[in-house]
Amino acid sequence: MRRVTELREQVLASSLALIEEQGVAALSLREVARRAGVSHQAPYHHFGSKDALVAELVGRGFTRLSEMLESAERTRGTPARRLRLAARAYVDFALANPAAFRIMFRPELADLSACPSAGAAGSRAYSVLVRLVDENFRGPRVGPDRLEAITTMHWSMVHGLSTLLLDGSLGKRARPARDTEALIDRTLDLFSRTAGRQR
Amino acid sequence: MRRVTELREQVLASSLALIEEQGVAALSLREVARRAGVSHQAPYHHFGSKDALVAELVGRGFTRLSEMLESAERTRGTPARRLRLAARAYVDFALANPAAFRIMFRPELADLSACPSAGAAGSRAYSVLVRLVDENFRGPRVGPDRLEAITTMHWSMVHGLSTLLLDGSLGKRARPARDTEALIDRTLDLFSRTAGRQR
DNA sequence: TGTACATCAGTGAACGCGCGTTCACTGATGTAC
DNA sequence: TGTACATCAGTGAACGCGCGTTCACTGATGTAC
Repeated sequence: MRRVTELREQVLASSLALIEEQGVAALSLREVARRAGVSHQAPYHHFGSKDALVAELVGRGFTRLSEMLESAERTRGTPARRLRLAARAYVDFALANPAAFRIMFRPELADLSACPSAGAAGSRAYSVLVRLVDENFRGPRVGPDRLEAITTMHWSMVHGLSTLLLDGSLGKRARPARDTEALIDRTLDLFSRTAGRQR
Repeated sequence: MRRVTELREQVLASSLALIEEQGVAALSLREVARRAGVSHQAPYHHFGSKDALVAELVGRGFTRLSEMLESAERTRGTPARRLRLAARAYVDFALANPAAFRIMFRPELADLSACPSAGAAGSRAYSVLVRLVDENFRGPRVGPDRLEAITTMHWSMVHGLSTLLLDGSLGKRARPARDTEALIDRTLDLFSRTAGRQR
């Protein structure tokens, strides 16, 4: 028999690999068990249901994203630099964890209200962004409406960029000779230098 | 028997309704036939396969999006106003056609390379954005790299905002008392007034 | 140190289900002569 | 105007498939005494 948590971790890893290779729709407990070289009933000893497995993946995803954002937040330098690093961290998370990113924002896939810890991890990530925007833009003439709009704009921008990169839309449209990495950097640079700043 | 194209249109409409209600994974030819009150084989007289049905939905979606963007492009006023209207048109399209929007950017769901017209419709929409960015930002000191970054930034922003709105993420995070409509407007206003503009 | 027992992580068979797709058929409509 | 025929959009039965989930069982491990 395996050590206690071995199969559990293997199932989680195989699930992400499967989603990465064949998309969210291809995720099935049976295929995951097959990849782990284990009977298709074995995963049920670690996850009560397929939904519970997905919820665990979502929760871990948000936790990892939060850690990466908080790491950017702790960096020395100007507030603008911290915000810029957080934006890059968001995109980096998506590129490094495409399968997790794909399932994290699909409420119809996994009911997060049934999994409080995953919901809390999502809030934790969001609150980093709120703090960074606050630090960068709060001022006597900047009301809550404007702060909320700036937050929404930043989140939309990094989320959209991540999504388009993962779906391959940008790769198809941007000039093929250009390096994707450079495009990401130029785009985030431009955004953080201009968007929302008073002129 | 029905008139020639009646069931065809009904199948397309039911498919979108089904996706809207239960998500992309719930789309099945059999359920769609059921909703149309027709045998489950009947749709095959109009679509060779499920993939062909999805490709048709994607193609029509991009065509409609292109029309809305081009309508914004034809508006009188400043270039900035046209770009701002196009951004709003993109978000409006997503909110008005959530099911279509959800499947339009999922290459693993429908292989667009197998459906040239859908791919062309996608390029048509993208080229509107390219023209509007060009009109707004081209200048002696603005090279192609910068124009490409501005384009990417704009697309990412409206795409991310649309995605977050459809997935309900923004509704959960933003202060509940605020009107979503107002948040969209403030965000797009702020973005178009600041992002990418020389200071 | 030995023994009885509970627990835990596996196996393998079986369930019912909905799916995409194929096939043979039907009956109404349109068309050539 | 009638007739023969092709076409077209349906029906209904059937196929094989993979899925999530349940059940009864097994054998190794940990633990109380």
